[in-house]
Amino acid sequence: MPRADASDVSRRNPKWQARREAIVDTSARLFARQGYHATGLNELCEANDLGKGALYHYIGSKEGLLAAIHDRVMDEVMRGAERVADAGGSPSAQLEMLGDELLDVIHRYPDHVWVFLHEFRALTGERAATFRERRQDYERRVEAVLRAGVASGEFRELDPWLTARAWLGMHNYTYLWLRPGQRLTARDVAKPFAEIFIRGIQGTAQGAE
Amino acid sequence: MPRADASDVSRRNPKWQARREAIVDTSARLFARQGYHATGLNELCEANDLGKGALYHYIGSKEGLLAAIHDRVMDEVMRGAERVADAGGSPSAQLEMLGDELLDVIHRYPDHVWVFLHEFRALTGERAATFRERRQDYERRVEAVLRAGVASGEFRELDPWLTARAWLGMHNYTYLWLRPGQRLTARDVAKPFAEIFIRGIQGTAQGAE
DNA sequence: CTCGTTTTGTACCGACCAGTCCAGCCTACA
DNA sequence: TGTAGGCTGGACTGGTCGGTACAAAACGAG
Repeated sequence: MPRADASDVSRRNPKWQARREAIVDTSARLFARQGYHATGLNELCEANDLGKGALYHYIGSKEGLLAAIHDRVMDEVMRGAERVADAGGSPSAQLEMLGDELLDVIHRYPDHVWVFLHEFRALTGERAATFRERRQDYERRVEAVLRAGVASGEFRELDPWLTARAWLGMHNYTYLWLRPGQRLTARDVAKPFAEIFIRGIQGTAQGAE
Repeated sequence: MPRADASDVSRRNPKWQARREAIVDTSARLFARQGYHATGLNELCEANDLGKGALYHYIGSKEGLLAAIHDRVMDEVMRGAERVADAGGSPSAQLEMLGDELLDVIHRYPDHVWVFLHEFRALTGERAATFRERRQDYERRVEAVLRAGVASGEFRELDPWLTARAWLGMHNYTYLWLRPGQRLTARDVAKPFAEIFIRGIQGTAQGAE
C-alpha cells in the first residue's frame, strides 16, 4: 500500500521540511499544555497560522503529528546514547554521560518530552510498535551498563532491570520542571543526580568520587 | 452557591457511597488505559453498566469523576505520610518509610495513580488549586526529611529541593510498571530503592546499612 | 508569459462530545 | 398496600471533533 503523501518526509524539498518541523514544534507546545486529545485541529491550525488543507498537506493526520513529536525525541535520545557508547569508559563514567545526554534532551525539548511521556498511548498500530521498540532499545542500554558495572565489580550486586528503572525514573521525571531559561541547567541537575546514583550502587571497593 | 448535588458525598447513605466508589474505580481503569479526554461518557456508562442519568446522579460531572480519582490517591498518600511522621525515627528511617508507603499506594492503585500523574492538567479552577496544594504539601514533607538529615549530618550537604525531585522521580515513575499480581511487590521495590538513595546521599560519617 | 505543480483556504461531512431533562420504575417505610 | 422519593434509562441538544473535497492562488521552470 503506497500510502506515501506526507509520510515520505525525506524526499521533500528543504523548505517543505523546515516548515513541517516548525509545525511539529509549535504543535508540541499545544499538546504539552493541554493534552493531545484536548487539542483540536482548529486550534492547531490557528497556532500554526494555517488552514486545514495546508496543515494536512504537511502532517497527513493528527496522529502523524503526534508520531513526529515522538520521533524527534527518540532521535535525539538515541543519538545521545550513541555518542556515549562511542566515547567508551568505565560503567560509572558511561552512566554519568548517559544522564548528561538524557537531561540535555529533556532540557532542550521540554514540550516534546512531555508529549512523549504522556501521550504515547494515543499512538496506534505500527506507530505504537515502533515507538515501543525504540524506547526499549534505550532502556536496555542502561541495563547493559549496569550489568557491566556489576560484572567488573565497580557496582555492587543488584537487579539490573530494577536499578535501570530507578535511574530512568529519577531522570525522566525531571520533565515536570526542567526547562530552558531557568535557574538550573541540564548539567546542574545531571551532576548531583549522578553523584547520588553512582554512590548508591557503588561496590564496596571504590571510595567516593 | 449551594451547588450540593453530588459534591456533598459525606451526607449520603453508605450504599450510595459504595456505589459511587465502585464507579470511580471502574472509571479510573478506563481513564488510565485510554486517557481522560479519549474516554467518552457513553463508554463510562457502558463500563459501569449505567445510563447517563444514573451516572450523573453519582458523579455530577466528568471532571468531578476525575477529581474523585485524584482525591483517592492523595488521601492514601497523605495518610501514609502521616503514619510515617507519627512513627518518628532518624531521617534515613523516615525516608525509607516514606518510600514504602508511596510505593504501596502506587502498587495498590496503579490506575488511579496513572490518572493522577497524567491528567492533573485537565482539572480546572478550584479543583486544580486544591490538587496542586496537596501535592506540594507532600513534596515539602520529603524536602523536610532531607533537610533534617543534612542538619544532623546523617546526609551530606545537598540541595534539598533537587534531591527531593530525584527521590520523587525514582519512586513515582514506578507507576509505569508496578502492578499487583506481578513478580514484584511494593516492598521488593522499596527496599533496593531506599538502599540506592540513602547510600547515595549519606554523609561520610556513616557506614553502609 | 505559459503552464504544471505545489501550496493554500474554505465549505462541508458524519460521528460523537459532554451534559440536560424527564417520565417512570423500584424500594423502603408506614 | 399505599405512596413518596431515591434512582434510572434514554431521547435529545448545541457544539465540536477529525478528516475530506476541491478550486483558487502562488510558485517555478521553460
